Amino acid sequence: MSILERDFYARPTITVARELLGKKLVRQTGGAELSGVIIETEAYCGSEDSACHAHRGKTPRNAVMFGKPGVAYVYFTYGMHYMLNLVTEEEGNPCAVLVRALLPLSGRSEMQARRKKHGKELANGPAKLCQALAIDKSLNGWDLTLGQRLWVENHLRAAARDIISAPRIGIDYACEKDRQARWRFLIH
DNA sequence: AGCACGATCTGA
DNA sequence: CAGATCGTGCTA
Repeated sequence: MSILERDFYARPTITVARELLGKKLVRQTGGAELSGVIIETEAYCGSEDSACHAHRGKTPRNAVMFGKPGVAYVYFTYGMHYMLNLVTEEEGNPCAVLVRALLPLSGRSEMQARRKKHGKELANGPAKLCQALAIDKSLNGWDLTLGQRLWVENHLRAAARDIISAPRIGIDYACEKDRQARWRFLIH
């Protein structure tokens, strides 16, 4: 196994969002190791992107995005859900990749147990993914290069022809050009 | 201090 | 399609 280092994240957000497809996300908690292959991501590209939380400047919530790449940005929304993002680009450029879906590898039953509703799908959707992997605000700002609690490993590399791009989900408030940007990436 | 709304999910 | 459910940021 090889853990992704900071230089992997310190690159253009769209590149990182595409290359994260096929990588292995690992969560270590309470003795259990939960992991899965990343199969869906979205790029949020800094202050110029009206869909990005950092669009209106730095606030206590989004401060982590303005810091080092390779750090988790976890936030709470809809009064009940957590979202996992991985900070990208150089420090001070507030960009991140939202991790939207996983194909579970290890810890399937633990993930199932953590999900309040026991549907067949465990980690297809950013909120379900966080629920399955026990990701909450305590991981906001966590350094993914430490190889503890939460990290990403090399696994597979998705071929370009197997990647579908599409408009991002749930950003109706963004301006026309950013709503149309095909910055959601899925493995075919 | 008050308020509108959200990078969602579920079940009817 | 409405409801759950509350932190956040904007307005005043």
